[in-house]
Amino acid sequence: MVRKPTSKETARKPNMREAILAAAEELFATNGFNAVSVRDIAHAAGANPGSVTYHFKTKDGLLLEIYRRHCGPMNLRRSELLTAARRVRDLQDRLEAIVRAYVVPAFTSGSDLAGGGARFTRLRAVMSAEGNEVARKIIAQTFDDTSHAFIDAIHDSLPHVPRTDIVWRSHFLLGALYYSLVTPERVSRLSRGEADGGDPANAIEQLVQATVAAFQAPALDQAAPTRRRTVATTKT
Amino acid sequence: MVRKPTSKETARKPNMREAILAAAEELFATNGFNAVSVRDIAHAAGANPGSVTYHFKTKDGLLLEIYRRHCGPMNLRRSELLTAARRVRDLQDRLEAIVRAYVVPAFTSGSDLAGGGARFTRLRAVMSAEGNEVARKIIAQTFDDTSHAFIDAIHDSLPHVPRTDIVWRSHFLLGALYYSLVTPERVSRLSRGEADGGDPANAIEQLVQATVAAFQAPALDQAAPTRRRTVATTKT
DNA sequence: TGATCTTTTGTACGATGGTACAAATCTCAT
DNA sequence: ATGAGATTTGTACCATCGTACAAAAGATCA
Repeated sequence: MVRKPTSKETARKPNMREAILAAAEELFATNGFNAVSVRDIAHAAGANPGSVTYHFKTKDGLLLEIYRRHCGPMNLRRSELLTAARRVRDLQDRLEAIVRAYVVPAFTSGSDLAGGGARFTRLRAVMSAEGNEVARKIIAQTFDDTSHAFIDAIHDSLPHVPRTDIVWRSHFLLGALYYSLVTPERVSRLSRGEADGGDPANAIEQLVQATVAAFQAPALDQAAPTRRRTVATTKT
Repeated sequence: MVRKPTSKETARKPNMREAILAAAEELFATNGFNAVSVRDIAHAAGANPGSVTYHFKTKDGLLLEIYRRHCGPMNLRRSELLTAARRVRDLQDRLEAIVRAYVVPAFTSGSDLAGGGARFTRLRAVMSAEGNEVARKIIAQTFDDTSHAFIDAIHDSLPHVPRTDIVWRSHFLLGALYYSLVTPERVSRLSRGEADGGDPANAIEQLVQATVAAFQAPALDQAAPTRRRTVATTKT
């Protein structure tokens, strides 16, 4: 079933290398970078620890390669979807399409790589929480363009909301997205089994619905036209 | 300035113990649990590594103690604010008050402990991302009651929204809250300096405003009364 | 087949990790 | 001041870490 690639152009037997990448991705995404040892990865991949060094030189190099594999395809997919979304006439529909263009590739496979985009997005969430240096560099130089493109697109469809507010709200979107992937079981638990936090389709719909409404909230300056906030700053 | 406590009731010199707790909190919150060594903590606190073992027995014990110090006060504060919020008559205002009661203690000092609640909340975010076992246990048994109380309160003020949707949206709220504390500089960067992601007051207002709107979004079942979602599922 | 190159294995080294523990030091009621 | 208990220090043990490297095994093609 697994097609042997006749080994010509580059003459590789990609099995082991791919297995290591997949195992590392899974382990890093669930346990963080520092908690996972090269030996753990090798064991999970059915490989020898030395093999990891051979293919990726260092542990950082392994992480770097994981990012390289995913960033391109996911950003490409987002660009395509964003371009399509910007063409939607109705402003309300367009906003939803834009949000969907941002969210969907993060959950579903951004390429034909095994495991889909969800695992990689979860990895990004965990690395960002750990303050991983390798990840921080790659992310800033790879995703900031995309983020700006989305912010601009959203701003176009919500001209009355200041750009600053849109930045905040898209930041919240990414945080919610990350957290949905990091602790999906919390949703199942708090809903007492009525919702499956691990179901991507479910998460996407909920996230899109909630986020669109959040973006459409009135701007902060002109917030609460009748009363201004008074409550809950006081004690009992 | 620092009051020496006459050392009677329990006869301690709390300086070192407190210094270790503070240093650990700071280091864990910024670098994660596994990346920080006991020696790092001791060094940052101006203490000897053995001192950490003496006061907290193990590294896990140290983390446990950090949680113990913060969970109680923060939950208490939230309960007080929630009780007050539930008394608000106007449904819209009540919802905002409830959200504020959830958000504010997470950002500001939940007790008189140094550093305020923001550092501890960031710590929780990082631990949750790392899948830390100690933290997971404590959190589930300490915060789930509070979470349910908030979900119920929100449900009361939004009777037409299914509980499931409210669970999802409060999950998104927590994710957004966490992420705001984990990478505040991203907000500053993406807003090109127009917003200060590190300013708690700013973050709170933005988060409350956006979240209230998200909670008020139509329920998923009856979503999009005119058209249903069609866009952005198609390619270019 | 045998020469050559790629990949995998096995093992080892130096660094660093958490933790234990005895000795030194400090605190304070008597 | 002195003795008892609390705290701090210094050090050492053992496990595990990332990585290096030589040898074994496998693949490729003249």
